[in-house]
Amino acid sequence: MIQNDTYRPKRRLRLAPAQRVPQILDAALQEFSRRGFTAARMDDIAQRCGLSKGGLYAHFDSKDAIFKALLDRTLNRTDWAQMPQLAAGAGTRALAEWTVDRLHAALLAPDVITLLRLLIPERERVPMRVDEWKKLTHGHTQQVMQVIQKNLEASGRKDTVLARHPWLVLSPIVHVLLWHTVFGEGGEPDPHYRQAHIDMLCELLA
Amino acid sequence: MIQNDTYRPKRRLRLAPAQRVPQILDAALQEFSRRGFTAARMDDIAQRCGLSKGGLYAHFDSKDAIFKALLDRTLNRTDWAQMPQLAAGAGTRALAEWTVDRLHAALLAPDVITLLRLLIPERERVPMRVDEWKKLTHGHTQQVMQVIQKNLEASGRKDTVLARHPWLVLSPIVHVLLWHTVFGEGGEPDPHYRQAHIDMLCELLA
Amino acid sequence: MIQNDTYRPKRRLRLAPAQRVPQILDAALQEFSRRGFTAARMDDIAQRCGLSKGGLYAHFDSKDAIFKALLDRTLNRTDWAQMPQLAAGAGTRALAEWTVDRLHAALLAPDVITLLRLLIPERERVPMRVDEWKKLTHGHTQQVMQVIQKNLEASGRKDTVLARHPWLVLSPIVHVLLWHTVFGEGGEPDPHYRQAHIDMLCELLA
Amino acid sequence: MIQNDTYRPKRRLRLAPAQRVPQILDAALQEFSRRGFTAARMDDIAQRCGLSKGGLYAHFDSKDAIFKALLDRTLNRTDWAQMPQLAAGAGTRALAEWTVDRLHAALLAPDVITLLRLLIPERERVPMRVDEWKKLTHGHTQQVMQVIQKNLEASGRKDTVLARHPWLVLSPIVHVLLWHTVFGEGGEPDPHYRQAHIDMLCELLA
DNA sequence: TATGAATGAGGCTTCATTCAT
DNA sequence: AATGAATGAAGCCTCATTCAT
Repeated sequence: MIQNDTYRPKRRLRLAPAQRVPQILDAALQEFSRRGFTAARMDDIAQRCGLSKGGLYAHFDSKDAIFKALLDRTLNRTDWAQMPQLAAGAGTRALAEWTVDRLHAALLAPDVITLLRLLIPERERVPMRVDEWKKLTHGHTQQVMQVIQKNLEASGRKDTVLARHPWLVLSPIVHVLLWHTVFGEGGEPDPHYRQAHIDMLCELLA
Repeated sequence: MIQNDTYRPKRRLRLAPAQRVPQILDAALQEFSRRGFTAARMDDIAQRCGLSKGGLYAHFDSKDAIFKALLDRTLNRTDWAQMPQLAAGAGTRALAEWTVDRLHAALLAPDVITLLRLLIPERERVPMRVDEWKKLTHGHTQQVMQVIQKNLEASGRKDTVLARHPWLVLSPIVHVLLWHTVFGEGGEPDPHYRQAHIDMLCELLA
Repeated sequence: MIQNDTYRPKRRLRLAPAQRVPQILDAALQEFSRRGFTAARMDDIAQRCGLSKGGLYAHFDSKDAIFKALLDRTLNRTDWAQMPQLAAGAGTRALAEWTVDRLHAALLAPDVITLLRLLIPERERVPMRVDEWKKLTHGHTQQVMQVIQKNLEASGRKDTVLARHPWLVLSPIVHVLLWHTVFGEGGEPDPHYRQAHIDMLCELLA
Repeated sequence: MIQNDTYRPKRRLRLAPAQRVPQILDAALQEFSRRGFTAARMDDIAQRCGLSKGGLYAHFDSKDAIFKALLDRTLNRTDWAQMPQLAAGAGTRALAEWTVDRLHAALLAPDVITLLRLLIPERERVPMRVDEWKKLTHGHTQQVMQVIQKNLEASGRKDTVLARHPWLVLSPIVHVLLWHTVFGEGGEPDPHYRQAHIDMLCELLA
């Protein structure tokens, strides 16, 4: 018997969770970083990954669950830890270039900016994730700073600023990072910021 | 139903707009920076300044109007432009100290951090205000950079990194600013960041 | 002691109720007929008569009180009853012209249209006032119909339609009245509706 | 954000839009004509069609959208245009009866009265819909007037009032329409208004 | 009388979540 | 796994009314 007085929904493409979940997280990342967690709508996330609102709930229990899964995925990216080593005995400029390029890869990745935009307004909601991120980036940049410090010690220059305050090595690129985070891709403080950073390190290492 | 002697009619203090509006903006700033624009509730803003929800609407047409008025007020603070001049003929270290202290006053003020936290998630809603802020801070730090550049030119050192990329002067403090913005007052990359910044400038100016 | 931290309102023109009340009722009539009772705002009524919102409450206890006072005033207009008498022994055409002009004065007055627009949506709120209005207009048009009937009887034509259904005398002008009420002043079914009405009566009286 | 684990919504019938939308419009028509657009509450409309307040928004974007859809539906009723033709060679009285019955069907339908009551207070909000209605009724009555005019021309009576001002044909029934609109079903100016109208037309056509 | 800031109930609308299909 | 109509809590905003001035 045909029941045309009750509702019969359309059926669309059916994907396995392994395919769908990353799509959802991608969509969520964009919506969250664009409008903030609260203002982002499940509808928009769904639409962005070609799903209906209810479809999200086949994979996640709540908006909050998406948010947490998103942080998990982003913070557990293993490739963040992969870093080519510097050839031993490299010169000062080579050291500076290696340093800046490593930092660039680590801190100016689009993901980092997006995550930063996401974490800043929500840092009180998820302080533990902020801590995770702190450790991650810290551990990451720590490697760079250690290479610098070893190099300085090897050349007997324990009294430089960089030796005493190794975080200064990061400052120019963090400066650019904040710029991007606030003002978008449109402009850096200096389009030649890579060269500026390298030059600065050279002067401080010399 | 109220029928005991603990009943106190709601106090209805009437203030002129000139008094009330700043109170509302203060309350809004706190709520907005605590929870973000979207998640902040008119009820909370009202309560924070001792007003009822509807009372806000005697002074502002909408939540959005409050937000914009708030940005206007913060961005039009004249005291941002006030900066003591550096005594002529000061030495390198004095120059560095003056520079760092000026930048600290300008960029590490609580207002700046609060505004930054507010603008990042809302930058797409109020792009013009973001531009205003960009110009403001740019014009502001420009003064510091000019003092540095003049000093370098005066001593014939046109070829330093700072001469070519004066924005590097700001980087350490911007680094700390981002740190505060994300991680709160809890920790800087280095508690002696002022000394680090000064030392760095001394090395680069020497 | 000067209290400049509390609010001190401006003082404006102070009128006696005898002046102010009619102004308020005029303003209310316009707002009510323009937007309906519910949608009309006290603010708009106040502004339309150069008063502040609270000022209305010095004269009326509530919006409803204004509405009722308005109906009272409009329905009690004595001038509605004033009607020049027709010279005895006038011809058919003179009778028709007198009739149409009387009806025009009574039914196409701006007040009537405005009141009609007001009563139609609110007729369930104030059924007694609708009845009053019914009696008023009925009593009013009754006079016209009586003149017609007497004339028909005098000429021995008791069997005409108009003699049996004297309300038909009003129909053309009521037709125009409804037109105005719905479509505004912009257009009648016929710009020569007066002539049409007179001609119709002449034919029916002949 | 709702994070209550004991949340259990009431279960209700799910209907396809094709079923639900007419129900909503029916409910809206009743509420709007009972209380006027502004005073009608979404809650009441929802309840009247067995829906929750928010459920309406799955089908309509706003209260205004419901109002406009309602006008669309009512104004697009095709059966308004359907009219039986008059047998050729009918006598004067037959012509008058046909005319009055057609007009009665067209203008005294409950829908028309309801729509009229609705449009009068909202005519400034939806002037275009008022125009539509004007055209509809005009086109409709135009047919009646044309039949009358042809008949008059056929009998060589081009100089009658009805020939010059055909809208007078409608006047008695418009009179009754306004009466109903204002005073409800309770009473016409004359319970034999159909006979009166027919008689009047006979006299004017004779 | 008059002002207009303030109140608070009430309405419109949004949106995370549910669930029959 | 997916749809989308439906729910209901919660937020924004309106506006009649009050009241300190």
